Parts: sequence; C-alpha cells; structure tokens
Amino acid sequence: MNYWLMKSEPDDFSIDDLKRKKSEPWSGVRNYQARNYMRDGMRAGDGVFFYHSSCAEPGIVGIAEVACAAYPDPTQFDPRSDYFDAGSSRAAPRWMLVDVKFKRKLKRAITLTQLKARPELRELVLVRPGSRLSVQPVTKAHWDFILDLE
DNA sequence: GCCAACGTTGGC
DNA sequence: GCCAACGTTGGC
Repeated sequence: MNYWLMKSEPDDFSIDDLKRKKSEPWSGVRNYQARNYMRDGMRAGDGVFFYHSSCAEPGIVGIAEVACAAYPDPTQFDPRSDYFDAGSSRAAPRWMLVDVKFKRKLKRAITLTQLKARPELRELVLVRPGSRLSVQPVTKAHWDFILDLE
C-alpha cells in the first residue's frame, strides 16, 4: 500500500465537496510527473492526504483513498472544457486520473506551518523548496508521523 | 539540443 | 497582488 498527498483549491473543490460527493474523478491534472504518479504509482486502496492549497490556511484537512486504477481523464477530449487538450486523442490519451474516495475529515487541519516546523518532515515533498507538485508521494513513515499530529 | 519567453503554481 | 520557482513552448 502506498500513500499520497493531493492538493485542491478549496474554492474550486474542498474536502466538504468530496464528503458530499463521496467519490470524485481527479480531473484536470496537466503535469506529467503528477500524471505518472497517478498512472503508475496508485492502486485502489492507497491512502491520500487531502490538502487545501491557495487559501487562507493551507494544510491537510482530510483523509481520502484511491478508489480505482488510473483511466483517461475525459475532460481532455472535451473542447468546451478548460482542460481540453487538442494534442491528445482517445486512441492515445495523454492525461490519466484516478477516482478519489472520501474517508474522513481531520478533527483539525494540520497546517503547512505546522508541517514545516517539524524536522522529521524535512524530506516531505510538500515542504521541499520550490516543490509545486499537486500529486505527490508520501512515505509510510511520514504518513504515520503526520497522522499523529492530528 | 539550447535557451529565452511565457504561463502556472501557490505561499505570503 | 506580488513574485519566486518551475514547466512548457517554439525558434534557431
């Protein structure tokens, strides 16, 4: 079992949105590294930290789970979508996604500030200088450590 | 294959 | 809104 962190802007799609919808196709990722993690790394049942970015208090706000293996992101084929990619095709899809399933909200968000303050998390991709990946791996040790911060 | 220009991300 | 860091694009 692997562990991940996935970012979402709460104004766009929040942990409460995921709770209400129960499961959501993680559409719109247009970064190759993030795609590769979803396509090659993720398996159903993997753990996911749901992270709120670009907001007043960025941080981990909930726990989710990978719900299925990766499949083509349908928005890449839709000319009316913001995520349309004319360079992709159904025969050779460029962008893949997984469904993300709600598990629970944290009692209290674990803020980016808190995470940065912990020397044990120095190697966490999220807090690495310059890292902007919206889908990133989390080691089991970091996963357990972060859960204990709740 | 280099690299400048441009667009995006995301914390502050 | 600013801006640093990063990724992508496209001319050469």
